[in-house]
Parts: sequence; structure tokens; C-alpha cells
Amino acid sequence: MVKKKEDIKEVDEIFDSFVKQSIFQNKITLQSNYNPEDIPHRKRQIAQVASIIAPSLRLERPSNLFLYGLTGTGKTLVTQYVRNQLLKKADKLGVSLLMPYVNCKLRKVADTEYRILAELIHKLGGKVPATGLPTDQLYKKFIDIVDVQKQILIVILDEIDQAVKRIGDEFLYNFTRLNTELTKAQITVVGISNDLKFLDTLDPRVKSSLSEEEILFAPYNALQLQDILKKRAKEAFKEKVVDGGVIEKCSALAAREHGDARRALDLLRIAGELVERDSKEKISLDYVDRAKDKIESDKLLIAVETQPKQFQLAFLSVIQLLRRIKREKKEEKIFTGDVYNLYRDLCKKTRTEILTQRRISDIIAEFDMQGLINAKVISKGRYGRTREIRLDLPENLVDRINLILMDSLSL
DNA sequence: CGAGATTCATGTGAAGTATACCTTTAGGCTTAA
DNA sequence: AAGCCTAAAGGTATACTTCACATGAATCTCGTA
Repeated sequence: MVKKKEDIKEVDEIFDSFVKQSIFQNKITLQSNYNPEDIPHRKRQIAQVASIIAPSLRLERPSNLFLYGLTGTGKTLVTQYVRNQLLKKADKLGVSLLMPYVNCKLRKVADTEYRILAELIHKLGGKVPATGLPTDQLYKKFIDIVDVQKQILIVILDEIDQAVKRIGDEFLYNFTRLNTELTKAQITVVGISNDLKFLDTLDPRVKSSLSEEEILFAPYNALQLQDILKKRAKEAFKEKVVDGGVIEKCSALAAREHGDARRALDLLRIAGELVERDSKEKISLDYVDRAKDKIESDKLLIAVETQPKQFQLAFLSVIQLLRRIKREKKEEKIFTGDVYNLYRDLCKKTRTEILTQRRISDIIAEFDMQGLINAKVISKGRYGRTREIRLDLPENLVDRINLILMDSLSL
């Protein structure tokens, strides 16, 4: 039924092929955490961000800043770039300037008010327990750390929309008001959001103070993406490794996905990695296609694997139900009740504690938020009201997930 | 035939509970003078 | 007597449960044309 994805080579052979010939010269330049010296097509934004936060060099508090644009449009990159430059400059001038960066999306790290604050304190060299303290005590601690001398603190909150979606915008209010508590230091908040409509969902007070300045990052078009890729590919690969059209194809694919540069780079890198694994010497077009599939499935597999046990059980229920239904060629929709029933059975089989339907309902909603499934609350009229759950994934991927979950839950 | 009432299955909000972890405090023990 | 360790007390955040009410269109009911 399920095909083996990769031939099993002798370990020795695998190592050999890696040592012998690498098509990569400097792979780092294609990785998403790489900060290039030069960011094409973002000159204007860099200048804007820089000029807005520049007053910090004179120990004046810059305006709060809000950056928004779809994923892979360079928001984080630009911010990091300006951040590094500014820190360098501040260092040279002997100005006391702190710019902690927190990604608010990371589950279990910075997805509640408490944890964001804890992470921030941690970045500033303080220590706080993971739990046990009242949140306002964390604020106190934060102030203690920051307010030791005249200095500017620029807090960068990435993926801020995720945090607000989860815990509301109150913490932003607290944050922007922090300045009134400070005597020596001053705080500026830089918010980064992937959600274009995010600002409108905020409380007006928060909105006006957070977006004293705002900058929109428009998607890259295919040509701009090509530019970016070419520049990076030149450093990443050895000469004459990339077939004609490959870069164009990566760009086109990514441009279709709202101009996501990260996506384009990933495509190219993964394609390269696949080529290398096959001990080939050139990246040809079909490797781009394979890379595309791999990226999509990898992302999902990781998301599923890192899910807590109860979540995995719930997800497995969803998957198995949908597979079953698909086999009977019925409509590919299921409802909360169905999921819960199967979930209960699975719990019994695995001797796991059974959570209430209330909770499972929330978990399903969370899957939807994470984009693992497609759930919509509908009313079936006389037959009640429920979530209609769908999953649009290729069948072989669903099978793989199924196996992985069965395995990790030892079913 | 159509407007309004009914109904179902679950969504959703609020409040309560269990658990894990934190700090503080006080008592008891050790140690060194 | 001072210093250190430990256990108990008191507190919080988080994940989950319990309770109670909200939803909203398919279906039913019943008055009217």
C-alpha cells in the first residue's frame, strides 16, 4: 500500500557521497535564518524603519512602529537587519540601547502574556520561573531590569497577531503604558504581523498607540523573487549546478503563493538537498516539483509530530474518519460528534484519559487555527449545529500521518 | 402557502478544579567560635 | 549564635471540567388565502 519513499543505502555510502561531491558551496545563504548583507527590493522599507527608530541613538524614544505584510515579504529580515546595524552603531557611540526580539508564535515559549514577558526578561539577562509568579510581579521585575539607567528599549514582537488572537490585546495595552512606570529608561514597541487586517481587530486605544508609525510590506513579484534567488544561489551553489529555468520556476511558484520569498528560498534549497541525496550533479526542473511536495509534507508532519498526546489522538480521529469516509466515496466532511466518538474509542485503546467534548471542541478549533484542518461552524438546521471538518491533503500524506500517529501512540 | 415556533447537536462563555511549580517563612539541625 | 536545609503554607498559571445558556437553519405547525 504505502510506498517506501527512499531507498535504503548503506550508511557508509551515504556519507561518502556527501563528502565526495557537494553541489553546495555555502548552503547557509539559502536557510531562512540567514541575514544577508544586502536585501534587494526593500531599500525603502529599510530606510523607513531606520529613520523611525534612529532617534534612539540620541536617547530619545522613537515612535512605536507597526510592520505588516504577508509571510515572506521581508518584515523580519528588514527588522533584524536594521536592528543589527543600529546595535552596532549604538555600541560605537556608547549609547545604551536594548532591542530584544521575541517571536510570539512559538508555542510553550511566548504564547501568553506571562510567557512573552518571561521570554523578554530572559532575553535581557534576567531569570524568571516558568510558572508560579503573578503576572504583575513579572512586570515589576521587567521594570527593575530595564529602569536601571537612562536607556532606550526597543521591544520587537514578531507574529504579534498570533499572540493577540490567542490571548487578546490587553497585554499590548499594558505594554504601551509601561512608559509611565519608567523613570530613566523608555520603551518603544515594534510589532510585526502577517495579518493585514490585524490592526482593525485591536482596541482603538491600543491601535492608536501601537501604530504611531506603520509600514506595509507588499508581496514580491516573480521578477523580484528571481533577483533575490539569483543573488543567493550564486553564493550557495557551486558554478553550473543550477539548470536554466529552475530559479524562474521557484520564483513563479512562490509568487503564486502571495510572493513569499522564504518559500522561494526553501524550494531552491530543498531541491538542492534532494539532488545531493540522489548524488546527482545538477538541479533540474523536476527537482523543484519534488521540493514543493516535500516542503508541504514536512511542514505538516512536524506540526503533527510535535502535538501533545491528546491533540494527536484527536487529530488521528479526524484523519481516520476522513479516510474511512473517503473510501465509501461519500462527502468528505465530518462533524465534532463523530470525532469525539472515535476519539473516545482511541483513548480506551491506548488507556489514555478521556477529555470532555468541550475540550475536544476547543482542540479542533485550535487545529483549524494552526491550519492543519479546515473547520467551519455550520448549522444543520433541525439536525443541530456543529463544526464541519475537512482536510485537503493528498492521500499519501494522510496515510503517512496516520502511520506516524499510530506509531507514536503505539496503536 | 408562508410566517412563526420548535428542535437538535453542539458552540461558547464563565466559573470552578487539579496540578505543577514558585516564594516565603519558620523550625530544626549543623557548625564554628 | 549564625548559617543552612527542609517542610509547610500560601500563591499563581495553565489545562481541563462543569454548568448553563446561545445559535441558527431545517422542519413542523397552524392560520389564512
